Amino acid sequence: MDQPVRRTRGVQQGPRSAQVVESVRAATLSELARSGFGGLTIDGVAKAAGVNRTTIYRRWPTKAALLAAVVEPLLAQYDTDPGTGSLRGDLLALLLALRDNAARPEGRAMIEAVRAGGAGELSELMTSSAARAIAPFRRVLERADVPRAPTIAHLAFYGVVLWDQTHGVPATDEDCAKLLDLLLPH
Amino acid sequence: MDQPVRRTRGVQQGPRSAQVVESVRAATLSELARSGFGGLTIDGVAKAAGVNRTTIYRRWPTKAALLAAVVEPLLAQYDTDPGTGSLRGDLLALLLALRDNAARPEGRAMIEAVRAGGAGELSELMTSSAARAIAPFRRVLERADVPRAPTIAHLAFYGVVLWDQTHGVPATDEDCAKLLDLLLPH
Amino acid sequence: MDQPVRRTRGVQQGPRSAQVVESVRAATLSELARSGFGGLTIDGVAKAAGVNRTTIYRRWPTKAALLAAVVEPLLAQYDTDPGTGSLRGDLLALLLALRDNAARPEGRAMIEAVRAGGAGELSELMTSSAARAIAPFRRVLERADVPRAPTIAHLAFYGVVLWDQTHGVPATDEDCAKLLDLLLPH
Amino acid sequence: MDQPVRRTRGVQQGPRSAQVVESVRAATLSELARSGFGGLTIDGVAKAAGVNRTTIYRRWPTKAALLAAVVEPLLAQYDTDPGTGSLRGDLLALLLALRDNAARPEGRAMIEAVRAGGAGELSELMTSSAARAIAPFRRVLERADVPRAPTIAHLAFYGVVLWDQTHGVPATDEDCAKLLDLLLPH
DNA sequence: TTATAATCGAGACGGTACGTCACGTCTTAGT
DNA sequence: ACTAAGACGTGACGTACCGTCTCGATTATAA
Repeated sequence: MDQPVRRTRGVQQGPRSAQVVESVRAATLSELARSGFGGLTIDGVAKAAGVNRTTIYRRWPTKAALLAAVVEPLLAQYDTDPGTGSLRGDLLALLLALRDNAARPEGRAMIEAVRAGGAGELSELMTSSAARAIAPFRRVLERADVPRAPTIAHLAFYGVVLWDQTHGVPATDEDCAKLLDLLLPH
Repeated sequence: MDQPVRRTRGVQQGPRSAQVVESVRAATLSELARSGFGGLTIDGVAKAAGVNRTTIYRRWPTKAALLAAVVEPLLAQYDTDPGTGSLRGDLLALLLALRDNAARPEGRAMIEAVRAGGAGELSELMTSSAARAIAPFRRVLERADVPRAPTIAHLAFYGVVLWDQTHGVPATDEDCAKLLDLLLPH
Repeated sequence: MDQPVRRTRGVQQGPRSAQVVESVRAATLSELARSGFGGLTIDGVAKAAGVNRTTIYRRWPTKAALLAAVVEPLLAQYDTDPGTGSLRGDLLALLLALRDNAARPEGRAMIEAVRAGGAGELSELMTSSAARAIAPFRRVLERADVPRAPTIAHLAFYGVVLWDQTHGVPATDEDCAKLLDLLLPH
Repeated sequence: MDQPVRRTRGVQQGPRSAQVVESVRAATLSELARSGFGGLTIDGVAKAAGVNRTTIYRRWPTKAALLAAVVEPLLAQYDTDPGTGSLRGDLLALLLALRDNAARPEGRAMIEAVRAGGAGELSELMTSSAARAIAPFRRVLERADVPRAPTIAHLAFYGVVLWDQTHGVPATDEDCAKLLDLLLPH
């Protein structure tokens, strides 16, 4: 059970390598869109990227690593707060961004993959990703001294992310607004 | 191109069959507990149940069917409302039951599978299961004419089910109570 | 280093299985003829046999096992003595049979494979095979009370088997006769 | 467009290169001892030599070349005859030298490879090596006008080299002497 | 002494084969 | 006749080496 290590250490910068990395990224996205995380195969990504299978294993030893690489840009969005000036404005902006990301293929894959691999490597990625996406909610709420900030953040996050699990369609802007009304103290 | 016919139509009812069914059920549960839904293999269940693999395929043609069979008792709980007399009491009872079920192996498997199987045959099972578990919340809320009942039910359900995704530990009784406070209008 | 076990226990006798076994045997032979033991790949045999790779692994877990299966008929020849009536006649018959077998693809493969895999699984097969092929020489010699029977058998065996390693062509009947003259006391 | 003048002509002789060559030679030997020719990998040699894999490929384009380089000193021994004065003395000296060399790792590797590489590039090396080692036997025998010299040389060579294939242990001095008795006319 | 050539380490890549696992179907055997 | 045990085709897995290539960075060598 030794954790998988990165195989490549000093990443090359040459145009060739960069090109390989980029095409794998793109191929992963399109494969995710086609078949979801469950149906994601290294074989498929390799073929779609026009790259050898072993090349993928060299850089991303696990499917989780591949997903992480592809999802990173999404998560990076949550590292800065919206800064609209108002509490409600910030939260709404976060909710809408979350909803949009959840609709993109890599976002769907993340949601799908939450603990898909049992207790495995996926779960760490999922836990940390969710935490990272919930964090700005918490920060914004706590800055405004709202009580029960963590719980509200938790509810808001999963409420929007899983909205269409229950409703069949993604949340509209108005749904998000109403959700906020429900959660914020009045 | 006649579609392949099932070889066995009417399932046998004898004591031997019942015994097989039961041991497969038990084995499935224990396998789920060991490795989660992702790690569930027919081979493994068959071995654990002391039954041939083909036997399982005969009765449960897909993994989804196996999971459904095992999870049915849990879901059946949600078909009747608690009936404590008060709205808050009913909701709390539902939350606590939900939390407890989510902690059992088959419950964990369901949660895991809610998103894991996104694409395949699982999704129907998952959608209907979630709906079935959310339903009593909605019924109780609507009976009390609470506005935004569907949204509240949705938030409460996923808020409790995924509680330990965020917090690392299952919700305590008090957590559930506070969650209700947050969601119910005041 | 646990030794590879046979994967299939109760061998099936049905026409299908028999057919598979036979086509793999034939394919192995033809592959050996084409590329020798060094160039023998399971992939190749499978393809040539029109059989799946895993099927081969199921019955013959190692290349050595595959070779053994294919070479068995050859070795079986050596289990009975020629019985020509005279010592020299018996030995000559053995030498000629040996020479002929060494020229067949599976025979060549054996010779080539002598310890090809280093200390591995091959060496056991080779050792036991050589012993089996040398045995009749020894038996015949010892029955005639020829001194140094084991050494003579050893020299005769490798002398013929490796004849064309040195001479570029297989031994002629006359070469074999002269070889006997050399080795038998006079 | 005056073409640039070459400042250097041939292979570099500096201490660094010599050091690389030597450590690769040593590493090859120890790898051969560890895993035999079949288990010899360029990766392994490179690692053991503390040298980059590409460096090896630069100097020894094939495994055969590597083996040839390592085995050359052994073969060089056979280029001069023992010169003990007597036929029997010479032959015995050759046999003993052969037996000793066959016990050394590079010798074992050769023996192993004599047949392992049947098809490929190895075969040329092997054929010529065997010829080179048999040659002195032939020379000595022919100088003494022994009839059937080539056949005797052939038998003596493989008889000793493969002695422990049959007997499990290398030939003793006495075994070698008796082998000579058998082969020389009396 | 200095430019040029030769060599080297490092990292990556496409490729072939490996041996394994689980799947779901189909054959064969036993009662 | 029915069911279990067994075999099979299939697809993916992750690994190991192979031989090649492109980069700098060093080391030798000849002018």
